[in-house]
Amino acid sequence: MNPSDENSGERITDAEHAVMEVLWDRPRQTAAEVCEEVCGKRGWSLATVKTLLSRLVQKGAIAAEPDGRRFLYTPLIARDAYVGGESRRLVERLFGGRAASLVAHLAETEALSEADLDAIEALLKELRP
Amino acid sequence: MNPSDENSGERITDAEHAVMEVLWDRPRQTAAEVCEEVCGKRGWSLATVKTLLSRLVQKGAIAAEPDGRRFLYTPLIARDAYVGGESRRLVERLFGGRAASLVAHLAETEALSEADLDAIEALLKELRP
DNA sequence: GCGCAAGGTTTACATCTGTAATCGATATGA
DNA sequence: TCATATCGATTACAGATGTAAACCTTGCGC
Repeated sequence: MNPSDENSGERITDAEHAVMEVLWDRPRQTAAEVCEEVCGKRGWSLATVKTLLSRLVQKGAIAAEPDGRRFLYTPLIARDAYVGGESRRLVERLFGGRAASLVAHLAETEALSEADLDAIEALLKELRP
Repeated sequence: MNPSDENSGERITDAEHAVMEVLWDRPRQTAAEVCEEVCGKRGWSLATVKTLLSRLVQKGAIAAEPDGRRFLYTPLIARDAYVGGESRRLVERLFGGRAASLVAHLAETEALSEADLDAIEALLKELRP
């Protein structure tokens, strides 16, 4: 099991996810720094960010490294692992586990732009020359 | 706006979704019938199903057609609309709205089987001959 | 006619989530 | 040294969710 697989049990909520994104973008930030990133966008107060950080620590999703009298927070789960988990969960729930069905659905509902199709085509060529 | 677009505001929860699946599979079922389908799988009691059906009616997700002294429940939102909404939400949240990124991610993490790739390839051929 | 079964409706209640305010310790500038 | 600004920790609290039990009405079998 590689170190990015610490998805484990605890579920990350929507609000918490916003905080995770900030930390994935730049690890080892203080609560205040994280707040600077998201408080504006989401209309949160510093207190809210602190709560979310605490909960994430409890859930084992991030680590709090002591730095003087405050903490530097860093993700413990990789973004890829999280994204993969969420994606798999969706495919499982809505497409009976068949990822191709998801792609088909996206295509049929025109959720895929021409550029998307280009990208996917390129991907395919790469995967199976 | 076609009749499948009644996603509207009210969010369908996970438990409710299980009920929706039963009704999408076969519309016009009674609470008892729905229970027969899901109570076993999810370890629910009939009471729980009744609650979920009520909440779905309130949310405008299903209709309750009187049939003697009971109701026959039928989805008001199409499965496609729901699935599309959920998919879009995920792509938005995790892939910055770029659906191709999701596909790429699935491919990179080997969430796509050979069969999936075949299917996608076929899809592409169909979409852009 | 009467009690029971079957239906829906109302109420319940523990968790989880979102969003803070408050508290207590502490470093810090005046 | 003392008030104050900072931090994290603790507590709060409303709304959403999962999961039912209790309740009320009514058709049905006896």
